[in-house]
Amino acid sequence: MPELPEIETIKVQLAEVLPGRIINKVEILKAKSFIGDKKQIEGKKVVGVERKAKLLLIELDRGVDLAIHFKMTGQLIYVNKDKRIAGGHPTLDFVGELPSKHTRVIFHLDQGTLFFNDQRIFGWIKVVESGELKVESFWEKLGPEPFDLDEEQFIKIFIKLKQPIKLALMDQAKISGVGNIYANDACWEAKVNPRRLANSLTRKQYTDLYFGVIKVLNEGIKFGGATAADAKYIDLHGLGGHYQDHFRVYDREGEMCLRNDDGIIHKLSLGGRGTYFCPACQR
DNA sequence: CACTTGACCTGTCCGC
DNA sequence: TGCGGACAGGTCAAGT
Repeated sequence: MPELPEIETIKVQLAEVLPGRIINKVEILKAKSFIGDKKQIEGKKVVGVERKAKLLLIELDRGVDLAIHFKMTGQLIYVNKDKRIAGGHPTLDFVGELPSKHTRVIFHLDQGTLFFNDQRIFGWIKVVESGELKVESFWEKLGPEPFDLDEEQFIKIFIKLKQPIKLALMDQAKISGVGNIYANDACWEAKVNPRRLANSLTRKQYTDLYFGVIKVLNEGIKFGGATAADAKYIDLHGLGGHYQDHFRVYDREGEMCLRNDDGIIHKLSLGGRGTYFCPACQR
């Protein structure tokens, strides 16, 4: 499901609700979804919530954190009947019964309940010692987010890569946070054909791509992420985002290009991922 | 080393 | 109606 804007949306919502909460009990319904010993986190208090790219970090007191990756279909949903907590309103009208058949882990808090749902079971929640992530594989291997780069640094990354630009944008080791939706839309913003090799863009295309990536990510954040028709992405309160109403090319095969009356959005496969572009204006 | 392909899972949709 | 295959917002490991 989620790329940087979706995780950022959930991170902001978690930060309103979780700090100060105590994890009384952890219920693991699918062993594969939870890595580590739940006893290490039971009884501990949430002190903060952080995000790097698509990875979420829930910081607990006494030296332990929870790292969460949503992969394609992960969801975090917070339910609390006690409305004294900000944002803690129940949202069962939107998400249906909880736990659902896709609920993999349940965090019983001192106030409210946090559900981790994940249809495809690719996602994971991992107990880590504080600071461990930063020297450990996944976090360490993440490249900088687009927001952390200036234009020159951005160009320097791509000008030496020989793979299609869209795949390079999605390589988390090179640059982190961009997934399939925003990579497609960023290429459209820059009028770049997603198949063009990353080292072959014009100076102007690199510049346009840099600003295009930042533009679509910021718009994704502004609209609370993208919830396509299958509604796999929902926020902490079970609500969908609205970036899908602003898709440039993603999921728009056969539709008219937004800036070119002669352009029809085409779809092809790149690296096994659905790739959308306007042949008329993306060169 | 850089790049490509298949695997990991469940569920849905589409063509025959 | 049933069945098979393709596909879905993401990484990983193993191949070339």
